[in-house]
Amino acid sequence: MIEPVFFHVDLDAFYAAVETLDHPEYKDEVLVIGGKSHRSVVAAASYKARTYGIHSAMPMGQALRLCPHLLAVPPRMERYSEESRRVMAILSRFSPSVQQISIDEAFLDMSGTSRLFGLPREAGMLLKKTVKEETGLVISVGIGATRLIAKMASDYDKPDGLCRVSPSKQIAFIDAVGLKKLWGVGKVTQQAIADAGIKTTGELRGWSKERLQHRFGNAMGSFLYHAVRGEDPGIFPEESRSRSISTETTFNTDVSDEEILHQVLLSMSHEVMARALDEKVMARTIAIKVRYPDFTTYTVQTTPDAPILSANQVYEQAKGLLAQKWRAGMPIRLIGVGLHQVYDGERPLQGELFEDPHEKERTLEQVALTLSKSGKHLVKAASLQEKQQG
DNA sequence: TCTGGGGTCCTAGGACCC
DNA sequence: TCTGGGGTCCTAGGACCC
Repeated sequence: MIEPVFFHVDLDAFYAAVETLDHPEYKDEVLVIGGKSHRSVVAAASYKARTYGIHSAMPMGQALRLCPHLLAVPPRMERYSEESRRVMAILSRFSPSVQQISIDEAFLDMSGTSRLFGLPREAGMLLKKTVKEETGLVISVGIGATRLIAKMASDYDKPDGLCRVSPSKQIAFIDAVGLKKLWGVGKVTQQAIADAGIKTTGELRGWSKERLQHRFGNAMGSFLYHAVRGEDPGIFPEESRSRSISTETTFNTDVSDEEILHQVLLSMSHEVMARALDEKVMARTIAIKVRYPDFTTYTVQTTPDAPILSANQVYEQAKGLLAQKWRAGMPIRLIGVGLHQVYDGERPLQGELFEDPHEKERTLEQVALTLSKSGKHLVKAASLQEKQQG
């Protein structure tokens, strides 16, 4: 029986590291990635910035107060994706089973690879060296008998870390990390655990699965039961595939003009539909999201009987959904459009394909998309151009 | 402090069907 | 007529992660 060995690989301060790769002069700066608007937040903080107490998701205004001379650089996602792909390609040389879970993280199933790469720790060192030499990027590697342990191990020793937790030390490791840093347990659940009178992972282990489920809900109870024992709680999907496609924007200043809101919905409808076409998927559900200045947030969705075939169709539905949550004159802080219940395929699952008037729109939009991708000029659907000029 | 954007998964209630 | 139970789908909201 082969002993299971999982690696979790995490790129250290990834966005900041790529920016520094491209701009060596950033090296001595207090670098953060994020927009300049007063409503921006920090998307990623360099380690230097972290020494000032700056972290991701922090409002930029607050970060500036902590360090007035910080350097804020807007994110370049395409560039980060490019470097991410390079690193993932290297990882695939070390394991036939690489499971990417975000732009800067992946699991490797390294079970039974010792003949090729040596013992886990040696393989980890070789992996770090290879990534560093070929990309200039620094990774942290966590090694464990389960994905959960590997993930928490990479977090335990970073940046530039290498941490292996042997199966016999799993429980001790979990207890050392503690409840506050248990992956998958956020603020709300932590409070709920505290409210139950539980202070440590050891105490949590004293609860039966049934009792945990009764107290914290089916899924969370089961998750806690397994997590606290170092077992995989079954939350890392075997194959991650897109189940929704969405875009949203927070306005610099609140918008109450219907024409502008509709224009934004139109352009967002085109964006999400273009991404769906690009990924060769179709969606069944259209959703919008609205946030008011007091931060109350609504989502409304609809699942039409007919298949969703065109951006214009998304737009028409989105307009209708907006009307359910918005009255003329109300200022809006954020608006978004999303496609849900996404499934593989470029054709509807069923339905009267040829009778659908949206089929023609879809074909036209597809042509426009192909043109826009092949040339430097941005080609948009005629209706979109008209509205933007008007 | 005044709160981005892109996702996944879970829960609970209601509609509808048998 | 005052009323079961199971299953599935849809909707809205929320926790959590990077």
